[in-house]
Amino acid sequence: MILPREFYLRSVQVVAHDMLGKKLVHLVSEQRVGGIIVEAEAYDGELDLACHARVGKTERNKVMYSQGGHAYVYFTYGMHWMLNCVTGDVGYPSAVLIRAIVPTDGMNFISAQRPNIQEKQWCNGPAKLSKALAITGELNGCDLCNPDGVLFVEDGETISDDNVRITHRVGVQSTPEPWLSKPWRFVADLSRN
DNA sequence: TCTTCGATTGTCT
DNA sequence: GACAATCGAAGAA
Repeated sequence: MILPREFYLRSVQVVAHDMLGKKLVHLVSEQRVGGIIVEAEAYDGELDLACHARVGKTERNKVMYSQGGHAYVYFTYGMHWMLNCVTGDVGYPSAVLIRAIVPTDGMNFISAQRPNIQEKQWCNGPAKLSKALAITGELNGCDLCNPDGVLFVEDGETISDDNVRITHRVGVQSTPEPWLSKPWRFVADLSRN
């Protein structure tokens, strides 16, 4: 049920694409909280000028250099946590940014995390889903393949390619070409399944 | 509906 | 000292 290590030991673009339809789960006090992944972006190595690893290995991004299947959780804009899944082998910094999920488990918990907000807006952004699932820096570096872990990704439904939209990455303002236009963002349209 | 802007702090130069 | 893989409120139209 939990995705095996091999799933992550492939090129980051393939992993980002295949991540759609899978189920992200965070165990909070033994309660399952999570949902179906519907949007992901690939960040590929030190040459990718949109990737944190463009400046080489630092204290902040060192988890990206670990083996695929680990969680890279970082803090930005003074208030937001972002969840990534590290891909590839040890030493190659690449990761998939989880940008959106459709909540399926722990709806009560999620609604409590996102008070006064419409259900559709609960998890449709990288910082939003981290807030909704109570994902913070404490989870940075944890192993997503550990069956006894609290954060993991389970196999889910397969999304047909007809229902996958591929675009350039968003939120990376000042990234120069050709990196700005790389088609490394994958969005699933579940309504057409 | 669309656009602008403030929040708020860790990290890197 | 600048700025960030964002969000959501507020104001304009």
